[in-house]
Amino acid sequence: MIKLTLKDIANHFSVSISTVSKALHDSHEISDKLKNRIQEFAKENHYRPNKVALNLVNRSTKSIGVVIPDILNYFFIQVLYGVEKVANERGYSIISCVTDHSLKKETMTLEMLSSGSVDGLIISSVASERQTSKHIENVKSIVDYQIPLVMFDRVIDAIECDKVIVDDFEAGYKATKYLLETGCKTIAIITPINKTKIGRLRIGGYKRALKERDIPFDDKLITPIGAKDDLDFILSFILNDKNIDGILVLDEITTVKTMAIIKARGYHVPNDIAIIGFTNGQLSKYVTPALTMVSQHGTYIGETCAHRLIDRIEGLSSPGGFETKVVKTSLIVRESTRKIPLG
Amino acid sequence: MIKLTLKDIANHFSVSISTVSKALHDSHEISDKLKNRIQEFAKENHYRPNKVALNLVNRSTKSIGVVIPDILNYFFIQVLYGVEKVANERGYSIISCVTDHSLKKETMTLEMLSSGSVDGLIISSVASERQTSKHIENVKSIVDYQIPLVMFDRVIDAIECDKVIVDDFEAGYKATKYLLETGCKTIAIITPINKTKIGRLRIGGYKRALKERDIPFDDKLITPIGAKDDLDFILSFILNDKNIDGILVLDEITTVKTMAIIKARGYHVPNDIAIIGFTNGQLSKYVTPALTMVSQHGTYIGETCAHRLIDRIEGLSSPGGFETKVVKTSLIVRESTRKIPLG
DNA sequence: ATTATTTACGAAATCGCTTTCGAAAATTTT
DNA sequence: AAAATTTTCGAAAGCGATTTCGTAAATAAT
Repeated sequence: MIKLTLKDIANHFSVSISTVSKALHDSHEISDKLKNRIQEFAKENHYRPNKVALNLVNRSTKSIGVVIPDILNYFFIQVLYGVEKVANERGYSIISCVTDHSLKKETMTLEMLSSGSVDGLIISSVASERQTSKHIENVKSIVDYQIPLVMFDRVIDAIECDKVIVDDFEAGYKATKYLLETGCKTIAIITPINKTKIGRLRIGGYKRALKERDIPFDDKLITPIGAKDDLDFILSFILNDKNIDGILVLDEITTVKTMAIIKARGYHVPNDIAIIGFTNGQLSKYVTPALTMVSQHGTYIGETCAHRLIDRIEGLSSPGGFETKVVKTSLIVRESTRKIPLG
Repeated sequence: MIKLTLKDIANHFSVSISTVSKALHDSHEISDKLKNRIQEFAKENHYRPNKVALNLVNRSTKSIGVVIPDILNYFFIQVLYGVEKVANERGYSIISCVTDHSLKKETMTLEMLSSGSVDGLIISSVASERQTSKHIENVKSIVDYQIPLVMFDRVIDAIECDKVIVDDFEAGYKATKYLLETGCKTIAIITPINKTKIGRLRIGGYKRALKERDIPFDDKLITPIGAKDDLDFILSFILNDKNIDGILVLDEITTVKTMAIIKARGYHVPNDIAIIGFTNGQLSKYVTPALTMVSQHGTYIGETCAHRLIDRIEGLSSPGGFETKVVKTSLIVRESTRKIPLG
């Protein structure tokens, strides 16, 4: 039972290809008798139209591409979920690609996707780190090609398209404020996303919260950490130098690791050092003590992206008029922070 | 700058489409002068051949579909990684789909993928639960359509294709044996995958280990748990009824949850109750105490699947002659189990 | 100068499908 | 019975590329 084409069916009934096509679409142009015979034959032999040919004819693939930097990050997985949900609801399938934070991989991925494979793209771009024209040209070419594009989280300012972003400034502000309100005096930041704009925004919020309490900003308290850095080694510096009693960590896995190290060094969490992390995923709930985290509402962001994109694809939104939606975060309070004092 | 086609370029130079195509392929049939002009023009205007058209002509998409039941399961993510790695190395891109353990979704996904969108498929099928002809017909149709297929982990016996599976029997055996060797007498099993074949295999290994020590099997010790069941409530039964000092849990997140509940009830892990879980993911290392886990070597499995599949696609393997590769597991010993007594 | 050979390009088929248009055949209307 | 419609189907164009084959012009060989 090899793959059946319209031509095969046409030959079998000694009719033309167009007749078969019409018959299978239940066209009134074909007599009922012939239609029935053809339809029955097609069903029996499991005929299915070739998607690729259809895509070519329709100049549409009914699928959208989602490009994320990391699949071990719960936030992106949630976004993926959200996108997939509404995409399916609206008749689209998604093809998801992971760039592993590599510009080269992102470039390859975008080139592959933008040559007809998808009707639109949802991207969280690694090029958002340094937004030089050199870095963003791949993403730029997407909009140049007139391919509908929605960027989320790691967006590129210079590119005009719909965007859905997290209110990272406010998130950093809220988290810091919460630490201050629960008695922290010296708050360090561990940032695995030091170069990113979202990282800077979160630190911006942190500074604002400090300023409100007239606490001077000390940039020695900001500790960037790279993928292959030894966290234990790096932490030892600030732990020894400063009298830290609060830590804000900018991603989930690093939060968990940081707490493990701090506990191993004999500090009590949260009494000696309180911790708040970013991304409320699977890890934070089950470690001991359970971690207070910033939830970015990934699923909602994914849903919003998908709706926006499909509206664009189907011409449901006014041409131009790109919108940027800002999604607020929530602080999920658990046991790695102290209680807010009454009164 | 709208999407450019060969026709557009041909018009611009008043030459034929075939000339342009040849020029862009640097054919010797075209004069150097014309070639240069055409190539330059194409580059300047960012011409890129339409993938869909190419796919149609070549009857190949250079992409493979990966269908997994769950994306929050670290094992499947690892497999995805492995597949992506060798797929990229060998010039393929992957399109990954998640079925959420739903047969309906799997059916939809397979129908979408098997009509020309991919050159081959890698599947861990939810239909492997009850392998009735009704359930497996979707996957069956894939091989009927002559689409190269590799199944992994959750495979279907009745379907002839290449398979890569975990040695789940041995894994269950090894884990149980380890618990017994470290002094456990009464070992319970918590299984969120009760209906699956891999679940049964693991339990088979468990039974074998018990038998070797002449410990009678007690099916009251096997506790299935569904997605929306209250784990706390269910655990209370066996914890109260039986004098359990060891637990084997068949997936990672449930392992973590189980330990949390046990600790909350005042048991010490591993002294009162030792725990071993399946899937060595991100969670197990960072909870307290760190969990002893069975590693299924997902990345390796993914790599193997991809190589097998691409060999098939490219006709590099002998037709027919399907192979089933069995991958051994490793026990990653951490702190949720006791030490092996010396001597 | 005549023939043979390159060189340089275009026409057309093909991939599998949809869709428009034209035209016989069957049916209805006058 | 002639004209007007309707029914039913096929030819052909088109989607965007590749590729085979044919051929005029230019060059080389005799």
